[in-house]
Amino acid sequence: VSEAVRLSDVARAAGVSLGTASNAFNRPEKVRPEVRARVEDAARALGYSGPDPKGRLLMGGKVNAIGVIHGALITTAFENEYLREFMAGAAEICDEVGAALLTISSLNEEAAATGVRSALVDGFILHNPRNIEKLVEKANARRLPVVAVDSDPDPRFNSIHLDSRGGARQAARHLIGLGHRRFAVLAMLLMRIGPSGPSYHAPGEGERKLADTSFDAHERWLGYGDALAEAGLPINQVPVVESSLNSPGVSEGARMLLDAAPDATAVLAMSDSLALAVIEEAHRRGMAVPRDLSVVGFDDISEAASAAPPLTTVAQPIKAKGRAAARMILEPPAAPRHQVLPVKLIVRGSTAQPPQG
Amino acid sequence: VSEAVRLSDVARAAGVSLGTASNAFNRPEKVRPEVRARVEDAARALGYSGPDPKGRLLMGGKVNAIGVIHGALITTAFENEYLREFMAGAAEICDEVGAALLTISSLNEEAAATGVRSALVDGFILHNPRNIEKLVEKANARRLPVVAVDSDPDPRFNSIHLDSRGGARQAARHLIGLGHRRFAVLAMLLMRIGPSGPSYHAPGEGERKLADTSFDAHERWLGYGDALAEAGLPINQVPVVESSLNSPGVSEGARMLLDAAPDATAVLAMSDSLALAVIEEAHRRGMAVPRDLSVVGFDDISEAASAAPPLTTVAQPIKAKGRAAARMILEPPAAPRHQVLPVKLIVRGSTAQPPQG
DNA sequence: CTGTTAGCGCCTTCAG
DNA sequence: CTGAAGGCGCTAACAG
Repeated sequence: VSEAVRLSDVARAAGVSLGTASNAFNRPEKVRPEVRARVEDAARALGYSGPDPKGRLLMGGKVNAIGVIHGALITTAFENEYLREFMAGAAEICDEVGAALLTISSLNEEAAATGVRSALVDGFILHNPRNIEKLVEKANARRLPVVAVDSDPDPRFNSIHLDSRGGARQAARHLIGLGHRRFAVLAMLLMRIGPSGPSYHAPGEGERKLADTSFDAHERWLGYGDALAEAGLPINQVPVVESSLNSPGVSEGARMLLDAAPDATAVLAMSDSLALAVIEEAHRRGMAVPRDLSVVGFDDISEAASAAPPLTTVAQPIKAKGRAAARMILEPPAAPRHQVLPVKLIVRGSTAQPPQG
Repeated sequence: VSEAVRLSDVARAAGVSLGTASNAFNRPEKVRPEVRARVEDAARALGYSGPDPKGRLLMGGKVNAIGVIHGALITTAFENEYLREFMAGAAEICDEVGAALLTISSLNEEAAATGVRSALVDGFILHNPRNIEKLVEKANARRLPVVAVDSDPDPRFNSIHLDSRGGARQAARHLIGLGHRRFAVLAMLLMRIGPSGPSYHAPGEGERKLADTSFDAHERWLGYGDALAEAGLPINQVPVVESSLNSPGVSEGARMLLDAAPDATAVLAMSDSLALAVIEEAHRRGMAVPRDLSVVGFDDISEAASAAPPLTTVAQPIKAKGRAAARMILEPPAAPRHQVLPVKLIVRGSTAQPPQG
């Protein structure tokens, strides 16, 4: 193993000053072609392949990478359908400008904070993480731009979010319009996309309090409540199961929900993964969807349209959201921007009138 | 916008030396609790959230991130089924140790080279990129460890690959054993997972030369050839279509193949995405699989088992491969290691005896 | 335990 | 175009 060769070595070998060698690499036009060639030859001869990024970095240069914190294991970014599409959107923008995409572990608050403090990136996409203020503060200390996605919008920093409440309201109204009156809600437990199992909230216990404190989940919850209230159905009368989003968790949640609410005619699922799991579980029990049970999801992941039956769901522009987030980091606006993306009910085959009697 | 605050500022504010301040953050046990508290208070007051990673980096510290170059757009890492599983495997290891995962754009050689030269990571997973020697050389110049995946194994650097040839041989033998004699091959065009369309190679033109020069594709091709030769069927007599792996490309490739080889009773597809596209296209033409056409894939992505019909395929341990690759970077072996992963034919529902007559 | 002093590898003046 | 010098922010080594 030979010694590491650095710019000064190359300069010496080429019989050039350090400054000139630097220019030869970074501003080739400022150095005579002949000299440049000499430097390049020397570099090749020494096995030097350009200035080490570490040095340049210190001078305040860009890293050419953007970091994503998504409140879950890195693995999730490659496995969860929704997150994959979001990441793919962000990746599209990175591809356009040749930047790299750093996926940062952030299962717990501490990991996320460490990530924001130490990741070598030009900015962070904070996708609905826990304790976002703290993360933003740490990013600010490093003077790195930040965009909050699907989090409680704060006037002090960039954000992108959806009209989740409106979307959820539409979903519930759709079912009410079809004649449904007996509902069940399958909620998502974003905060621990992990091993923990689903939990059941029985109806009628006064004010309902979900374990998931994430902004988006809460908004969807409120939207369901809006529509049910319009129909004179207090939401605290409907059985709720909260379920994490990994694959075993989702199935278990669906099972628990159908056990807990055997007479429901319609399920409001806060995400498509959850909705698809409910359909699967219903089929397993010999129920037909939508004949015996209507199911409406949220997100419109690509699997939704091709499911059997095709899923009625609230579509959000997942990929566009990813793109918008990445752009916000690559070209930070002068003043904080707050973008809200539209949401739209897509009626497909998983909802119908409730069964007679 | 205030000035950036650095460690020396904190030290001064706390009435401590720079070295002590550094220790307070990095080796807290080496500094009296009382003093440490003073430093921490000062830091808090100034809005300083720990030493800037850029400085530490220069000292030769670890970045705590591993880079992946996969010869395609970053987007692909989140969209292609096979790649997703591979990345998820690598991510699992990162999650275990709290490292981050950097996905680097590498659609063309130049982008890949730039990535290896400038990405801030502790090492690179080179997943079957073009011109791997050059990339390894650049990584060596930076003294960063490297592992080549599914590439031509080179004794000089770490590698992980499959017995692709053996797997392909098994796949073809399986079909031959069922009685098939009229084959078609759907090959993958790894080098441009991009816009370019599929290309057809008519049979009987002497030595066959595929456009895709990737190691793994070639090995699979040789494996098919081995088995066909055993049955007295020269592989240059079988129609071949090469197709890129993005979603429109795959469908187009399947269409072109069935057009070009209408009398084939069996299709050897070099990847599951391709195989599933062939099944879909066959169904579209009113052909039943496996009654009218047998199809065998390669990879055993998770969709393979749940397809209709379930796909007969050559399983490779995709996730384990990702895990092994990440481990190789996080704990580089002293001497180059060359790991070969097993491959295994899984017979499911997409293959059967050829139709009579 | 503390303070001081060198660098880490590079970029940018600034005067020649 | 050159050469020297200063600094980016931090860490490590060593003397107090």
